[in-house]
Amino acid sequence: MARTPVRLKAVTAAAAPRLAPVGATERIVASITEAIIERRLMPGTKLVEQKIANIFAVSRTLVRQALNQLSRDRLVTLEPARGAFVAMPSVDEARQVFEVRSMIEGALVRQLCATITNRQITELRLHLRDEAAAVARTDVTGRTRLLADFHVVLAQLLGNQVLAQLLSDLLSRSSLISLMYQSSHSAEHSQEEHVRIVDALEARDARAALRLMEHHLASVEKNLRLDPHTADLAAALRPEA
Amino acid sequence: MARTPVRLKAVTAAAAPRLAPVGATERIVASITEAIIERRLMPGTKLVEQKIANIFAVSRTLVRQALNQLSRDRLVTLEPARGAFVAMPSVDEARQVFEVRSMIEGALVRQLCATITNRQITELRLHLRDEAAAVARTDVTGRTRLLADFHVVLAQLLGNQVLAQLLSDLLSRSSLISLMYQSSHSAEHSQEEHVRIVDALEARDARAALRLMEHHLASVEKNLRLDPHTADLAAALRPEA
DNA sequence: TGGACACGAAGTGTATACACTTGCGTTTGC
DNA sequence: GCAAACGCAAGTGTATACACTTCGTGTCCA
Repeated sequence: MARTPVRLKAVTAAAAPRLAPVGATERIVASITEAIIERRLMPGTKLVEQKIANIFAVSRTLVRQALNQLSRDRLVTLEPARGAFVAMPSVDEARQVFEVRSMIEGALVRQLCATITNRQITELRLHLRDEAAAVARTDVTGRTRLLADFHVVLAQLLGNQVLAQLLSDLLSRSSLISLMYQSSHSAEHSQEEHVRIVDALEARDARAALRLMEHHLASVEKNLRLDPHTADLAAALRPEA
Repeated sequence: MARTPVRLKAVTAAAAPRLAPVGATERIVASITEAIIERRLMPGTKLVEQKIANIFAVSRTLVRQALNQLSRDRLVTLEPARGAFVAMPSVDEARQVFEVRSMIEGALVRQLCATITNRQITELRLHLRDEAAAVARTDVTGRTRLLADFHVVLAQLLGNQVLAQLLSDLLSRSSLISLMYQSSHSAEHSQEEHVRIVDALEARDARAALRLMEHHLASVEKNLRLDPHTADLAAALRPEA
């Protein structure tokens, strides 16, 4: 617990190891991101600039900057002259995000089998231990983040910052998707699958690692309520047409 | 030539088929992007907000928004209190971008072999014809864009907008990298390789398509002047330390 | 002569002002 | 009674004002 694991949205900060974001804009982005991921801001919620400005004791200028960045991350959508809203990713978008993740992370574990060191395996085992601990003590917030971080850690083991940043963005979107389509996927199950993936990596078994990763992602996606019935219902009930 | 092919940075616009960006900010982003890709703004050039504001007859507010977006695309770098500069991607970043492209586009062609229709093959052939025409008439600007667009078109054939957007961003960065490290890769050669990739897709030969795509990307990367000598020289001569 | 300090112009960072759009409640006309 | 139009409050979009940082230049002193 003393170790500070890699965190979502902290990929660039990892290069310049500042613990907290210094810029006011970054602080706002981080806070809103956290709030969305931790389910304290529900999809569709309107984000009024002046209110946020008051909370952070800054002007709307900085809030607008933050909202712009968040909209590029697809965590909020900007509707012209109407305002910013917590994003409501469509079923199509959800499927596409998982398809892209499968493509990228499949190639990722494949590569990793060829390059991973025993030192890195140990690092992964430590992360898995943190995951298991969070799952055990039913620390919902912590476990959600740790389970997502696992994938970013894998990317960073390749030493490719571009890839890590890319995956980090996709994982933020995945988190939003998971909470929007109420995943019934148990954290325990995810955690077990992570363990098996690391086992395959340790055995340098590229074929198994690829299969396990694809299975893992398919499993997460399958447990989303993406079926047409739910989707239509959600569409019918959403405030905007 | 009457057909308007898919263009870099126009992926989202493709859904709402507006020909020119309407918002002032988007127009500025598009102009600067174009200027960078077309080599009219060299890497390292300082982009002074007020000058740009004058050119587009808007206030600095909108220019700052545009520069923020561009920095997220990694086409410009923002140095605190110093200003915005056309990005100078490092050798490491260049290698990483191509590594990621190889992972993504490898998986992409693999998938495409399973899903591509004859109708889509025809579409690709039309694009190849445009490429060949641009190469033949030594239309440097047009051919550069068309050669990059080829990869985005492939992504769009999968019907995955998330993937297409992702690749579009990577290709913008690739374009900047190519012109920064003066690619010696001939356009003719690239164009031929594109043809061979489409041939493999038409034959639904996933193995060949994957091999050809990986070879193509490796070939483009290999022809960049990424060797240590050139890199150090560039570092030594750059205006900023 | 050389170096360090100080001043000033240029430019960025943030706040504020103001015009315009949206949405809703009320009113008014039929 | 109901629907359409008006008007107002809330909120967004853009411009402008002002403080602060950076960097070049000149000056002063050793």
